[in-house]
Amino acid sequence: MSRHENTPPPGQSPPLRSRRPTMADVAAEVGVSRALVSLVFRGQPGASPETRERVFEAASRLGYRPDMAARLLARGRSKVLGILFTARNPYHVDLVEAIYPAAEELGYDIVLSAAVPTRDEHKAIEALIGHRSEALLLCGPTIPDEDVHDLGRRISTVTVGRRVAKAPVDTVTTSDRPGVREVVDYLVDLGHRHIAHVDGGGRPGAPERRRAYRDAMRSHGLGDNIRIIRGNHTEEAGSDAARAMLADDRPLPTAVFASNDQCAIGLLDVFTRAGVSVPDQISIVGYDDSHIAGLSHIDLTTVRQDVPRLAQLAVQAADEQLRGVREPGSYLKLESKLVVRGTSGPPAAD
Amino acid sequence: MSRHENTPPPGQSPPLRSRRPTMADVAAEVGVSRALVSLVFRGQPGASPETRERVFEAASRLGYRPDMAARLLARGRSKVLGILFTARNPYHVDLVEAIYPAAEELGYDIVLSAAVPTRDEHKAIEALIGHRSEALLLCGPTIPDEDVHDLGRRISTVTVGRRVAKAPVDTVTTSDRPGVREVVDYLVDLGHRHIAHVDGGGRPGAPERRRAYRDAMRSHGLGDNIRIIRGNHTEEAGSDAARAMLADDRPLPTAVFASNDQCAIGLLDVFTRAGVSVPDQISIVGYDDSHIAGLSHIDLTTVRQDVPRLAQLAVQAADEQLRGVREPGSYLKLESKLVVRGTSGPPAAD
DNA sequence: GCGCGCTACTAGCGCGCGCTAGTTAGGCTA
DNA sequence: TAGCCTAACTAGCGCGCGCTAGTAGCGCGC
Repeated sequence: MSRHENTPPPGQSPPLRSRRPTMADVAAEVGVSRALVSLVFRGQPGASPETRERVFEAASRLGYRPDMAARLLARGRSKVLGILFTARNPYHVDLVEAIYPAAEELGYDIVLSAAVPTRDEHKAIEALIGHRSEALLLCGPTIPDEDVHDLGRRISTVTVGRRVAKAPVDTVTTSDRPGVREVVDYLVDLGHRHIAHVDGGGRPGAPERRRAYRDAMRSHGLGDNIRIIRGNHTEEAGSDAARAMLADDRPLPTAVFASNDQCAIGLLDVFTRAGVSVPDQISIVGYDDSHIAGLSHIDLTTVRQDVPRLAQLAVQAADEQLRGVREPGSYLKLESKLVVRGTSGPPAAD
Repeated sequence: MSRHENTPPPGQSPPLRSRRPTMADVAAEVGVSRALVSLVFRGQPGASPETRERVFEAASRLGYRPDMAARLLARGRSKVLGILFTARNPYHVDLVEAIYPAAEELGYDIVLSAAVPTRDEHKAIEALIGHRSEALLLCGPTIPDEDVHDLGRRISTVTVGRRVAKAPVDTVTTSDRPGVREVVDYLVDLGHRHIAHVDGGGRPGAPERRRAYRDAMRSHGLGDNIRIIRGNHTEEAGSDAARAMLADDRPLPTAVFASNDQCAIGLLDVFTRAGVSVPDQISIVGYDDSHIAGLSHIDLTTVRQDVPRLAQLAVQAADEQLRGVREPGSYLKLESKLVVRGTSGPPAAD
């Protein structure tokens, strides 16, 4: 009983910003050992139902919360997944939203780290590792291939939407080829023959989409109409590309396929302002179906990736690496689906 | 020297996914005590320049990273700020981007926790506390007033954009009254007399903006034209409001002021689709100037909040609470600025 | 009487680090 | 030579928890 001395008086409300209560405080309050409180909070067998009840009651009375830092330190497996994402990228945000429930299902905790203009991906990744992440989930990382390689050697890693050949990391992504193929088929079916592509430079997924575009055009016998404008996965890149096309001597294409939604929105804007009506004079198709594309004022025809499934597979891959059931290096591709909205239609009759 | 035994051989590259190296490993590698390595990594005086050099060299050779969990546990102050934000809200994302550099400046580390559909704010907040956050920064929290109250009693808390009277928390926000006043003045100057407001229900800032709208209208002698449509801070709410106005017997207002940007975008969409041209037949003004408003295809006239400054003040307020220089309860309001873009103009002459 | 198994609990080490209170070596003064 | 000071370093406790190896108590059968 003597160790009751240093606990706060059993007042009604949790003490005001006092020292954070610990397991020992709860144990003393109930009159049991700390180990038993630990059992109760971990849901392990070995405590009687009445004791469990009393422990929970005392804990909530004292305002006790398990301390993650101590917990992570003490337990062998931290069961923490570190997520790297780009705050500005709405598609990444969608992914983060989907990763939470997927991780919870497998018993993982999540630590987020945002890459922002003042804080590059390297820094964000270091922070994740510092927080004891057991595995990293990288949403469309843009660090060089060799860095992904090194990272995979150091820690279990899963990349989403970015494939690095032979790196010891798992990859889940949406299969670009069929998605792009579907876009081109759809546009050709509508009657388009002059379909340009604004690519994403070296961004994750961009080279694959560029190649797929080329091949799809050729397979329709439109190899001579292939037109690729160098771009990026940003709105600015889309605007720039649109301006370049307007300034070009050649006639405008009747359709433009952008490497992602943000780029497509840039295109959309400049064309609309220049009096080129979408989709009457030019059709625009994006890629990702980020929630921004669905905004009805934008209403972009785009390629949907199955984000919840991507998230689930990514978490699962991380879990498999951690459990050691296989070597890293798996490469999962999901099917995508064309979502036709308002920015595409048949070409103007001329 | 005998403790060299259990360290990995001094190979060239960091060992492959081996046990995470600790300070003890680095110390053994260099041949000094662990305490000295600790000094070096904390940048404290007490180590010779040559030793520092050797420590850093050995650390990078072994691939050592300080372990945040252990560090947080051991040091008195964790120096961690927990940030709650809503992933879907572009304005929150802007805030998060700005908080990183502000926190770094004052030596704080950041832990993010996103509220998403499957994970409400309470859960997200518990996670932050569990991760040893010393203080919480809540971006536009929507939990009930009394919960904010209780939270403030338990832990240093700063709310951004949400004021809870008499709660023991600091608040930084943008002064709604002058911003709204500026909007109404601007629209009245353009010649508008029928200016409606789609409010944000009980969302952070919404009641203030609603009141300010009423007052501004009255002060222009337009009290009889006050028209408030119940809304929310979502696109759907904006769409719904627009549809309601179109279905209404009364004539359309010539201008609508929405409680935030997302809501404004919903309005924009439905009106445009219904053939009501913006801004020729109806002007639309938003609030926040989130990066989405600046997307040139949307090009929304809106009220800009000084996000970097808000972030800086929020971090500063948290720091002051933690240092105990004053009691919590401060209320800082920043000036806002009307940003005129393409969705507003003079009313149609009739 | 004894051993057995079972439930409900406890003692105490260790996770990786911060930090206080030291100790040691070397240079300086008197 | 003794005495003192400082720079450079070390020993070791404690942060809050997980977890292994226990122990105490009890009912049971032989």
